[in-house]
Amino acid sequence: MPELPEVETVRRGLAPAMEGGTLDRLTLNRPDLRFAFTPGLQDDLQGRRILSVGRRAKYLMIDFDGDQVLVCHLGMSGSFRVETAGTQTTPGDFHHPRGVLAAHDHVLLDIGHDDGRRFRVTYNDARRFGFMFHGPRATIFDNPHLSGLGVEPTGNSLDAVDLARRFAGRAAPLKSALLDQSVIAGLGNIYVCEALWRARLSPRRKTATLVRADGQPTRRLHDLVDAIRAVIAQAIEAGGSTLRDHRLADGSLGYFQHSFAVYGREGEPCKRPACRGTVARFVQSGRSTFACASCQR
DNA sequence: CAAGCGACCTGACGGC
DNA sequence: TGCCGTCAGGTCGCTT
Repeated sequence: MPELPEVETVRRGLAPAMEGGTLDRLTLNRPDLRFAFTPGLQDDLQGRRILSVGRRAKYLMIDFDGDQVLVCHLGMSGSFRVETAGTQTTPGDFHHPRGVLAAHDHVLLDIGHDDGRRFRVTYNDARRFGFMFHGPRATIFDNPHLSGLGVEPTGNSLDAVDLARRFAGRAAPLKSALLDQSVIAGLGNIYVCEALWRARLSPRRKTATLVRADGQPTRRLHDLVDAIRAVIAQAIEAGGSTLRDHRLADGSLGYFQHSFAVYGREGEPCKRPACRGTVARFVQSGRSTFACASCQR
């Protein structure tokens, strides 16, 4: 499910159950997800207090006392759910090691708070494209998964002048450049399609055409930056997008999928006022692109 | 180096 | 009903 707005929504769902609590028990139901869990994961984190649940791009970053960080990526199908002690109908509550597990429940975090509240946070991931690793706070950003990430597409982090420098000389189509996590970190297939539609830019346009000869951003690159910021902000506001059966950590649904202008709308009319175009679907570097051939140039 | 593509893995869905 | 092909929100690693 997860591009940046979905991960941010998950973060907000997990924070109330996790922050301030102690990780009483960490259960790994298999030795790996996409990659093997880092050695010492349980020993290093069990018994520690959770200070905060943060996010960098599509990565959740859970800070523990003792300067440890647990980093989680949800891949394509990863999700977290939160259960409260005492709400399970299965005999023995969630203290049954196996009793309440669903298929593909791979990681369990049992969390206790000083006031007696207890939660189980469960990571479920059918395809296991997700992964987790942990390490000391001081060096966690040296990890190759994090060290190469570009700017967040939110607020003032994303800057047209910086982007122009990164786009200069690139022959690849815009779609590819925007999916490149080392340039902008957090966009994925949906929000790239949506941002390009908002900016009236073709996903096939050569990236470097948004940079002037003097290296400064064109007017259209400024438009693109505005479109990216806006679509990401609105998606976060809406609680992300809920596709298929994905649920938020609290079991509720995101709503942004109802605001898609092009994603998943092949053959339907373009939503731009006065545009007579139809949304087309085509494949770029192996992934579906949705765009209006009439108004996106 | 940039760019493109297969691989990883399971489940849902449509067509026959 | 069952089988088969296609598709899915991501990222890595290999080849040009």
